[in-house]
Amino acid sequence: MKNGKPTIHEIARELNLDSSTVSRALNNSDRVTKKTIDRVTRKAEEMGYRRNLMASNLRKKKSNTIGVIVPRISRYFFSSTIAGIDEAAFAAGYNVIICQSLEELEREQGIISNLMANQVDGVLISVSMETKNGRHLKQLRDSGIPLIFFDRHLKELEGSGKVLIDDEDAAAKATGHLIEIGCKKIAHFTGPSTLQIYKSRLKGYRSALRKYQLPYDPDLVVSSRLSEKDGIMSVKKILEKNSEIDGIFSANDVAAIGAMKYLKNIGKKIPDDIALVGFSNEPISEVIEPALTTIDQSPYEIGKIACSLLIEQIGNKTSDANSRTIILESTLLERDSTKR
Amino acid sequence: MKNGKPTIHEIARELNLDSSTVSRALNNSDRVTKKTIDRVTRKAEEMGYRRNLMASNLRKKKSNTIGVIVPRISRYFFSSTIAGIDEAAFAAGYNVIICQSLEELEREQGIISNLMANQVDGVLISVSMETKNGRHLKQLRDSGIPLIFFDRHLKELEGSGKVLIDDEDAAAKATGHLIEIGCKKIAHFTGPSTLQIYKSRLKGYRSALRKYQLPYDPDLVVSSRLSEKDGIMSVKKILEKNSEIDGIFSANDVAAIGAMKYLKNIGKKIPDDIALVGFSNEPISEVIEPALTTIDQSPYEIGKIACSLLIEQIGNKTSDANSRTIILESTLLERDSTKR
DNA sequence: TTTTAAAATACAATCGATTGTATTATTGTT
DNA sequence: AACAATAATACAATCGATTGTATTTTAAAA
Repeated sequence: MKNGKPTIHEIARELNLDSSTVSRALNNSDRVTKKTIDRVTRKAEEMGYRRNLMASNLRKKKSNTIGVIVPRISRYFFSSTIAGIDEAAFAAGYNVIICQSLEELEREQGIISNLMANQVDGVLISVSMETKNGRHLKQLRDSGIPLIFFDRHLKELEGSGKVLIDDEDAAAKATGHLIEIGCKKIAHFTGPSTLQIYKSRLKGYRSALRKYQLPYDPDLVVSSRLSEKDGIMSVKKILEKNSEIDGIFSANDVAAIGAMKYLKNIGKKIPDDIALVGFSNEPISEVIEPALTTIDQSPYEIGKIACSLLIEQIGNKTSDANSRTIILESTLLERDSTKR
Repeated sequence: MKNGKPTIHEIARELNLDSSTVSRALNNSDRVTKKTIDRVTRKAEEMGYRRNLMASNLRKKKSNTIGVIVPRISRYFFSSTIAGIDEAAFAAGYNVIICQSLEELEREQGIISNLMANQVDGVLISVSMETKNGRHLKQLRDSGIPLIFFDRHLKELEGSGKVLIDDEDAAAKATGHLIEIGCKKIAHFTGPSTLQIYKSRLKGYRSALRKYQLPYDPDLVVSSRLSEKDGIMSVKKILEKNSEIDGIFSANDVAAIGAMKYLKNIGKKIPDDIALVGFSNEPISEVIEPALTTIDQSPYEIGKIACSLLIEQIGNKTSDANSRTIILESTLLERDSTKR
């Protein structure tokens, strides 16, 4: 009362009840009469009572909170995923703590450590570009906290659920599309090979070449962290030795857009001289001229499903379905950067 | 031990110490010898001990967490603000819970309620478009939780810190710029007048007209929620009666871009027929053609400063500086949509 | 009306860490 | 060596809610 923050004990005193009864009443337990439930809820309302979740969670050994780790919220793909996660979590009564690794392993480790201290009930992660081995993630799982990957996952971490798209297939679609519009010499921008998604996209690129009987030339594949600057650097590097390329498939939109800007600057015509395909469907891809052909991953769905899967797993710890991998559909969005 | 989650009591037992000593040791209290601190930390490490923040926070009556409420994380302005908030919070050892109101008052109220139950130490908010009176926010403050607004604030809620830009001045700069490049009849897209920022931007628009002795015509001001679709609707609506407008100042980029797309579609030349200025510097504004002139608000800074201010306020509750308003600089970025 | 079963409520321990107070151990002083 | 002064550690209560068990109250049955 002194603090302006009434507890169940204050309510109990006011009503001449025991705090345990008040607690049960507030939780609609059937061990309490309707009448007392009414009295208690009314009084609680009147006193402006709010359950102290810290106390409640401590006792219940459950935080009702899930942690989400993404490289960077300002990436549209991730913020959309988060929107989906939020939706599913909200509906199930969970809180969400959102954290950014900023592509740094050290930060990611710190975050994991912090989430553990906060006793989160589960974690959703799309790993940073620096994440190689999953030591910190194993530690998390070992302490009994369910973990689900979405998009950027680690192959070695088995026994964790994953929500992905078929990157290899999507990449093959993208590359195949370039070939079908007539490209003969297609470059590929890839990311750190520690991340499965980039390995898969490269694999898809290669399998499309194979399918259409085009040669695979390692010099046409440039690895980077796929920032806009990296896109510029990559295309520069390729043009030095292979000025006759006529298509680029980039493993993300941002790098593709960097390349596009550079190519426009040096007077190349897109798509006629060089056609371009990105990956992820960032909103600027639709707006840039020419609009960038890309792969849409339905991030909102990914988030929603990943979160539901996690919540399911939090429910039945014993479940053997914990290592389930869900593959979602992706779509090739054909836009002007490949319209010949 | 049984649970794989050692507590200070387990450590104490192992070392024949009292849990209070262990607690103090882990907190580097000077009431404990260096030697025991060493012994304890070593043992804690060995046993894989992690402090249970729920218990700790419950006892300390402090969650070390701040809540952040934004309309939508996927807006670049907000995700950048969050990045700034994150930075400041991380440095000060605070956790951040990020919540989206999705522009709905009801959700905003629910979030506030939830944050209170979670005993957050403070809240940063940029209110939804539906937020009119600040009943739920007052309730928060009344329960002693410091509240700071950034960007979208409520004028009526005095006694809360605010971190803003000078919207009126920025709007006047934007409108003045249109006039200086020769626009004579300038439309304005505004948002809900419940939000101070939109009132201020409208005010700035009017003051620029006055300064350059142009008439103010209420028919040229359209209010909406400033989505991309709203931008299209707004420009359509204006053109019906006032087909001779030669400039538009939109209170955000998204609506400006909607208008731009529509205008390009119907064959209007930008900036020659109609010049356009937006507000917020969303990334697509730079990429669209013609690139959109806009106001940059340095969102990262806003977030960082707002968070620092909040943390300061959490520190000295007694402070009289609680109603401080900080105004940050904004910049007009002149781009092709106003380059005649 | 008494007895008994069932319903409603009270008691008390607990979650894990923190902290004011009390006790024991150590050091230095004369 | 005895004593005070201080350092180091132990004891015990506490934060607020939950929950298993015990007790009381109520309702139903005999």
